Amino acid sequence: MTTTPPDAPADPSPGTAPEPATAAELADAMTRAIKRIRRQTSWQLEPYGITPGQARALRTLAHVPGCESPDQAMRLSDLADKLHIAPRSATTVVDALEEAGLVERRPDPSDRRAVRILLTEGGRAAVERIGQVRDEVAQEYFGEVSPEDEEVLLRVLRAAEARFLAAGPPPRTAPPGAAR
Amino acid sequence: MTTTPPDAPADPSPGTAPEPATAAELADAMTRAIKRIRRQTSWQLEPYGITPGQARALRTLAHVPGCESPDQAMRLSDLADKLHIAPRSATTVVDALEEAGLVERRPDPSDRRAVRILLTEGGRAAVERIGQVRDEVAQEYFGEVSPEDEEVLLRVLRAAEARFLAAGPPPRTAPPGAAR
DNA sequence: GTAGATACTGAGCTAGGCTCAACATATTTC
DNA sequence: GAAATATGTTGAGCCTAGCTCAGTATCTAC
Repeated sequence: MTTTPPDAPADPSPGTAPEPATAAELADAMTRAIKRIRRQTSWQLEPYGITPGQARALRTLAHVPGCESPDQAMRLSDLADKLHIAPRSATTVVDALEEAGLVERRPDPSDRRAVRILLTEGGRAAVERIGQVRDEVAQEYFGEVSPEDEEVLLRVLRAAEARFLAAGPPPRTAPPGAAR
Repeated sequence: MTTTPPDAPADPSPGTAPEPATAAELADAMTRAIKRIRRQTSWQLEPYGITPGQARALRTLAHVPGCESPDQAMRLSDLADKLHIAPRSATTVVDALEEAGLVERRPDPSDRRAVRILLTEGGRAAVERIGQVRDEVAQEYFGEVSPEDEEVLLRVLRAAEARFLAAGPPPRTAPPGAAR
């Protein structure tokens, strides 16, 4: 079933793109894979009381080198940026994490308006667990992939990512003639 | 960082996973890619008044061969299944689609409890647009990928998918000793 | 030292999920 | 064939994770 050539639905753009269907198929396949991995990860973390949103936030916080010092840890607004959510929404996420004892708010010593989000001991343990679960689940899903193939995948994804990032801010081009 | 082999406290699966980090990196990279593609697609479809949820539903409905005949089109509960949402939630989605004139509810001729969801003319056009946008966006993101690499990606993703599907219902294994 | 910018948060809203219960219709059982 | 049970859909009401807007405290620039 792996090699089934799906019925390509009437290529709409003859000369411009050589094989647009394939890219879309790729996106579809990845979407399904990621959806399953996420679902599974979420299940595995549920017993620990960690929601997907909290996991994202914790991972993001832990990504910063000095995430335990009030001088270098992320500010709330940095976290919001990284998570692509509004600062106000980050407040809520941090509220929950603080409630659960996974992070701690500390006033920024150099700017008393700002607040730094420090990982607590428990927070670090949670990040550890999250990492383990992610590894396990991803390993389970992609485990049979050969190292060579894995290398290709990573290379391609990184290249696409680099291209995307180099393209600057997302264009958000609305197609002409589209009425709401 | 992700590649750091953290002091895994009591690795539950000693010999099975040689390089778990790579699989997780793969999942991470795909997650980012998919997130960007989805965001972009969503922007492109916004001017048409098509929400991501509606796009998903329309694509799912269109996937069925007889999606325009009251005998073969999906039932509401089938749609809910495919979308992994509760039947009640599918009702709401279909309400919106019907409101927008993209689908039509028809009583199932062979079971008067059930309702079949038919694509209207406008619905088919919307599916067409969605497909185009998906193609464009995916093409834009993965456009520079060589055909050989693309082949590898698709092969690997399909293989993982087949393995996953063959594994039957998701295990949903809760780690032992975890209290909520 | 005053004017404007910036960092966070309270209040209140929305979208998209959910459950539970009600209702109409099918199906099975006696 | 009547009764009991199962199934498909929907109304009512809730929850979560986002949002905006406005308010307060602080910082920066002039």
